[in-house]
Amino acid sequence: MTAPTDTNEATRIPLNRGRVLTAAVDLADREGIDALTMRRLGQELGVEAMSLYNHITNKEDLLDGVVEMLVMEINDRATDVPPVSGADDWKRAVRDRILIARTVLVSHPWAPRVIESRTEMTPTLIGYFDALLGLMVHGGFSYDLAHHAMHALGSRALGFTQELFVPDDNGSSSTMTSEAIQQMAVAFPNIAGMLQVIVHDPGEDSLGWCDDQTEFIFGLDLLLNGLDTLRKE
Amino acid sequence: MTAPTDTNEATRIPLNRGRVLTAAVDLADREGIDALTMRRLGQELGVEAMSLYNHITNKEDLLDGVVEMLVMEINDRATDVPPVSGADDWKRAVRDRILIARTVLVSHPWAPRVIESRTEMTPTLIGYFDALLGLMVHGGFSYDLAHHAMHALGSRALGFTQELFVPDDNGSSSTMTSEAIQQMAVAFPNIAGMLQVIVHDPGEDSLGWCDDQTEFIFGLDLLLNGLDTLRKE
DNA sequence: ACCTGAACACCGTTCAAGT
DNA sequence: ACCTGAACACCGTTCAAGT
Repeated sequence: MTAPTDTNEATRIPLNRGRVLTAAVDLADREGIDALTMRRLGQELGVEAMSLYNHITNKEDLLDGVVEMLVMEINDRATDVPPVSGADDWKRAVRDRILIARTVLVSHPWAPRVIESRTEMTPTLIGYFDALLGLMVHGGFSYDLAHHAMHALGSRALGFTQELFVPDDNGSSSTMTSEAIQQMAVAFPNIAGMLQVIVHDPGEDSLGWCDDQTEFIFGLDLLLNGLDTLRKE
Repeated sequence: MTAPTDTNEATRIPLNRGRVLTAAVDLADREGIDALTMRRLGQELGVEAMSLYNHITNKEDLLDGVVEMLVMEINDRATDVPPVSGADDWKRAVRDRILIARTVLVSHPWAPRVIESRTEMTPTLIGYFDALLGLMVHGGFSYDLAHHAMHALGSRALGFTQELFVPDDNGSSSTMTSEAIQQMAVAFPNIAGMLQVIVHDPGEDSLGWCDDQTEFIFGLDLLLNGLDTLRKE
């Protein structure tokens, strides 16, 4: 495929785990997670699929490594968060860290599904959670409350929530006939009423993730405020 | 496979969508979601995989139908919830409904992953959410707050949270050498401290889902209490 | 109308063979 | 030490053919 002057030392950079993982993230970003197959990834690196097994043990390991890459990116950026000042500042710091995680995940839309399919923790990931826990404990949480808090946050601690069925787009009036709307108003009066209010909302800048961002922050603050109250009891 | 006296009218019950979906749920319950392939499901029904396409359009449709079955079960059981008495009773009613959904989902451990892979709402599912919304609106929520509330609850509204990495089991001292624990205490002091407290907890009945149940309810109440406060503002 | 058999275009992964 | 080619055991799905 390369020029005929290609001697196999100059152009062929030896493969290694890092290059494989970077290529995997790039491929998923460009063509979606379904395109991330062993054969396609090999092709991306100018190599047969089977060669990849010299650098990763199997596809599960590949996905573990891909998640590792993302969390490393999160941890890198988390150093920008201003340090805590006083015990009452835990909430701001936790919030900042989580929103940083979110900016990384939002730029890799396939990440939530991959993360949720993982079963093993990696040291990088444990480090992320340890930092979050540290902020809480330092802010006056008992270990027990901090433990509950991590479970309550769930995937939100990593900056994402799995949206079920993208329900809003589905009921948007543009895709429904007026009969369908009428029928729906009878069968599902509450959702119908809600949609009328929501659709006519002023904040029409719901391009892409802006809308989700609002909902994410609403839910996050609801939880953090509740935890702050429990902390003081 | 059947007795030689088998004439094809007595023993062969004609296939239909309902029987296919029931068999799919049973198969997933018995052997896990990975066993739910078209070929395996056909085998379960004494038929070639290709015959299934006469009753479902493709595998996506099969999974849509499977979710439909589960939500129908939830909606059936939800009729047991005592009716609301007074505006302040919304929380109890929403909580009851969600915990009913949870009992159904817990008996189908593969359900969360399937539900999260769906993109389309079904009427049955819309009905479930409509009932939940109705309780909130009747309890004094604005449509806007009710909308936020549904997003904040997320998959919790359907009775499940996706546990990330099952982190507790991973760090349990039984699977770690004392050196590993020591190393971990240095690198991740907060998690190490937490694990010491959590592991020695009295409530040792964390067999299966009991522990998750506690965490689920903690998070659920945190959200519901927060929403109750916002409702009154 | 419903079911079958063969085939297609994919997967992840193995293994012996090359260099 | 790293890469390749062929093969294996799977997928979901199509299509023409049977009854």
